[in-house]
Amino acid sequence: MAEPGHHEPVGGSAPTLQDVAQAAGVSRQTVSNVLHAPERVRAATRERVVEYISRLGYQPNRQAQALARSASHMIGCRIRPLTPGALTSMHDRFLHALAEAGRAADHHLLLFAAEDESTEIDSVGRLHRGGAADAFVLYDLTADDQRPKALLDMGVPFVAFGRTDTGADTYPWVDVDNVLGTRLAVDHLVNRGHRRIAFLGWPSGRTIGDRRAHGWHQAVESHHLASTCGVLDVRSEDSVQAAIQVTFRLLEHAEPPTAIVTATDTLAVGAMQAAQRWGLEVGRDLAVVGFDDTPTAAALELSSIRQPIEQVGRQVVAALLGTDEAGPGRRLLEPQLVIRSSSARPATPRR
Amino acid sequence: MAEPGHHEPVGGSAPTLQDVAQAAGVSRQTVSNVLHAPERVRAATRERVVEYISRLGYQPNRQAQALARSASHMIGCRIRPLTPGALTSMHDRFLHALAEAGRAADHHLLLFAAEDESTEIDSVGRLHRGGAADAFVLYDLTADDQRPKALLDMGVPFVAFGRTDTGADTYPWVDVDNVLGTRLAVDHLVNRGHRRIAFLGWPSGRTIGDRRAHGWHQAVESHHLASTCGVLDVRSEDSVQAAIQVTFRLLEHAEPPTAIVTATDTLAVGAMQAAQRWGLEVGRDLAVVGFDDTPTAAALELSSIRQPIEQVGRQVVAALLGTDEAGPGRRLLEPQLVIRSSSARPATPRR
DNA sequence: CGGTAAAATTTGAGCGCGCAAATCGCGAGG
DNA sequence: CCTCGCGATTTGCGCGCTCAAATTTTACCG
Repeated sequence: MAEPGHHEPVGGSAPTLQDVAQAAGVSRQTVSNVLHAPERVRAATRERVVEYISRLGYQPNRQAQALARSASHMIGCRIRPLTPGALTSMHDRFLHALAEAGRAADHHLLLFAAEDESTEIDSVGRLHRGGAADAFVLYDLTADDQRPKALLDMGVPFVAFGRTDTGADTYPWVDVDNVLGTRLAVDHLVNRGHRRIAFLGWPSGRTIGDRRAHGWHQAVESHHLASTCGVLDVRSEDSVQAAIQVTFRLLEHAEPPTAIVTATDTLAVGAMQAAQRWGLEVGRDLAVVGFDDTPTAAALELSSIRQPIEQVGRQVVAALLGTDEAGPGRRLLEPQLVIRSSSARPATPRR
Repeated sequence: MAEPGHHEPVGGSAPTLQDVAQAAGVSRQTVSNVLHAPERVRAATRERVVEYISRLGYQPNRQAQALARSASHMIGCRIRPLTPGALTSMHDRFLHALAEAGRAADHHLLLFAAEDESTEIDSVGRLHRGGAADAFVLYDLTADDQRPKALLDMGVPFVAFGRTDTGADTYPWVDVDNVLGTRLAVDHLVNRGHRRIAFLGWPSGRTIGDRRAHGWHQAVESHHLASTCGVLDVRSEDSVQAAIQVTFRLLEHAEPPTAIVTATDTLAVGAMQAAQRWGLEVGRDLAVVGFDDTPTAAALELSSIRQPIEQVGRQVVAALLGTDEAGPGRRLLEPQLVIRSSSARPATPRR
């Protein structure tokens, strides 16, 4: 402005649509059209404008865009404090997946902290009314999660990663097929020759835990192992210490399992620890398969069920933006088994 | 609007300043004043306005505010894909700490994905010029990180968590005293009676790794253990497998260490694994102390140095917002030793 | 009871942009 | 040579808010 002739991308404050327009000798709206509806602009003009856009390093002001079209292009997402004791840090991967998926659609992630569900609901309401985010992502849903209904009532657009036990048909979600997950684990172990395959899970009541338990049940039955495995279903809270104790109970059984499928990597670590103290070598005397494929699993050579988080992220964003080609936005994605040495070898007969 | 008399917080589209003003029978600006400069408004008026604000569930529009005062109240932060092999990248805790700290100052976090440093720099430039974020947070700085200089050149406000080897006096940062960290670990082990304390670190070149190695050196010397420990300094890449191999080399030494201090939990896990395979019991025959206090450390009962991430988050935000009471915004925070059974017992003489 | 300063409140302008309607320019048709 | 039509481009307006300046009200004193 004060220095005609110069046009460095950096220097003063950010150039506006008007600045570019002036420089290119056209009107504001033409520049806007070049950006959003190029076909409306004559080729010659377009090229000239494009030239000045890049020369000035013009970048549309998000806030102004948001205000004008009353859509912030932001996706809100709570970040929760990590639960002490739990291994799973899905957060990382999930948030990254969301950010990545959003980027493709020119959306960014708005992160906010909240103590608990009810503060989260408040924050979401506030952020939404304040126009800070257009839509929200919910995750780590519990069986009777209050959030979906609350957001539905507030009229806030959202998509959940996971789903509640009831009412899941009233809102859009994306989930990983947990039942399939444990089934994959059991199938794999059966393939390796195991016949006594235990399940170490959460106490029932948690949706995810129940589904994972269910998958084990299904698989055991479909392989006609109910008679040998039926009793090998134990539960503990999601901590290493608790899992160790419970695993001991499994091992002192008259007919101990040769393999254990667990509902989380945390539990699997407990199982591995217990086995070692019991004098068993994991991978040789006892196979273990975890769930979630946390970094810890990789570090300890623990086989684990991996959730396709990146895919979840993409689907969630697609559902959020309505880019969703197919269906009602309720998708069940397939997890994958990652085989490591904790379960790679064929079963060796015991006792 | 279509239904005078009703005033539910939900329902139509979000109420504006004007709506509240009209309802309360005052002007736009008075409502604004009630919110931002209450002392300017007569008590009676203020109360009436406040009443209507809450009755209508009014929430200022962030985008409009941002536009008007040309400040988005957003803090930009890249989320990087998690590096495979590494146990945890602190992302979780750090992002949560930032979000939490920002909340107190009415700032939110804007997350964006970027492949590498140079794309990150581009994104930051774009976001900044686009007014999407006022300031940015950099983390995981490498010794010769290009980002600080790049942002400095672009005139983008930022604060780093960590610092480069050179030029760290040209930009604001917050860092954890890594030297102190390993020193704490060594001191603790000396207290437990250890005299041969090895260090298992990264190959030098990485700033953080070097500082952690340095702390071990310092402590070893200050305890006059240089003669016994001098050779017990080994390095490997940050993976469990590599650490196992290197630990074996330590253990086959003529005078093997009774304790190992590592530069990361990942390496510590390797050390623990190696010890077990060597027939040693961690915590009894060999003490191990990790670094970062990842969830894995807790799960495996591994002592570890814990970084005060929450505090870092608060300091970073304070520096970013200029809420910084003291000094030039370059702060070194103290890590803390978390003692678990991998190093709790007194040393037992070996061989 | 007028006059004045201070307090309380309102008005005007504009942040940068997108939408819709208005205007311009130009070649074809009469 | 004037008119019509259509693509290209421009103007007007408002999104919801903040800042600064203008205006009104209130309180106080002689």
